[in-house]
Amino acid sequence: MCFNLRKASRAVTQVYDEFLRPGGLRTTQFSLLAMLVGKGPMPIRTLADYMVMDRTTLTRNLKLVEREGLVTVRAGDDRRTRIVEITEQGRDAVKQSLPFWQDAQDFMVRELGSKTWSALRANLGETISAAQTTND
Amino acid sequence: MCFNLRKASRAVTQVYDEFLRPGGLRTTQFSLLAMLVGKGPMPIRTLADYMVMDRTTLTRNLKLVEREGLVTVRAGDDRRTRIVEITEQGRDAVKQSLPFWQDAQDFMVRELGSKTWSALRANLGETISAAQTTND
DNA sequence: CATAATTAGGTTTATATGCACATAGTGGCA
DNA sequence: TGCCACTATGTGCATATAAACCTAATTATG
Repeated sequence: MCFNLRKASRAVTQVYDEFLRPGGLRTTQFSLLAMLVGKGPMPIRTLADYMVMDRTTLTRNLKLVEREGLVTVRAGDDRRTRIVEITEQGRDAVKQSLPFWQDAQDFMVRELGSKTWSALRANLGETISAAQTTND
Repeated sequence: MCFNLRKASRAVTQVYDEFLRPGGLRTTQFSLLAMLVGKGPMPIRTLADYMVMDRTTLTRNLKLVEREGLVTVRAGDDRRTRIVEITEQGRDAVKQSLPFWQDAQDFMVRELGSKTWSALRANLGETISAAQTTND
């Protein structure tokens, strides 16, 4: 299953990256920014948990979008933490890329059928939870 | 969906990597070697297609397992091609890691339930095909 | 047969991923 | 108060991923 999941992930990422290309954001970056738009400013650790992404991976990914001025990172009240916040420029970037993302989404739904689509969506949610039960 | 697929891929890969660790192979490497065991020697391009992996990604991944003596790469009759073949040492590595892989598989099936498991399996297959219709 | 189009592959560059290890701040407890 | 466990983060290393560009061999076409 891990085979198939990774294959599917690569294949679908390629589709989304292709659609997103004119907007200038990679799939990873769009996901990250969209999460920040939805949830507001938060420490790196919290964002990493939301993204189901290794904390250190996120640190690297943040460097790129920070360099582009799409997010800011500042110290939190707890001075161990660093708070990530999306900038106006970041919001614009998401806004610009959103239609391309929608196109990609529409393409995949059209190809898959909305029934398979929602089944997959549900199953992936369960799979993520299942995989994370190791971290107890 | 791309979010969820990538999240699930990361989460599940971590589970498999964790289980495979004592065998000394990464998930990617195990997948690659297992494919070669199943399908026999073939050119890089063909293997990349089977793996739904970019050709250049495969080249890098091959370098690692070639360095470990797990595969050999030689020129084909068509002298543009390079034929990848698993070595005895490679077969041994797969054999050694197989039980760990099975443990990971069992863990995921147990956590997910075999019904969700097979549904997911089927959906992922469809998804891979769907995503690849872009390459027309 | 000569040349154009196609195909297989490598290399460069950039992003993505995560483990092991190190550092610094917080909070509890003797 | 002083120490220790815990938590948040960064860095070094290694692997994974793929687009862009380049070369060489094969195949198609006139």
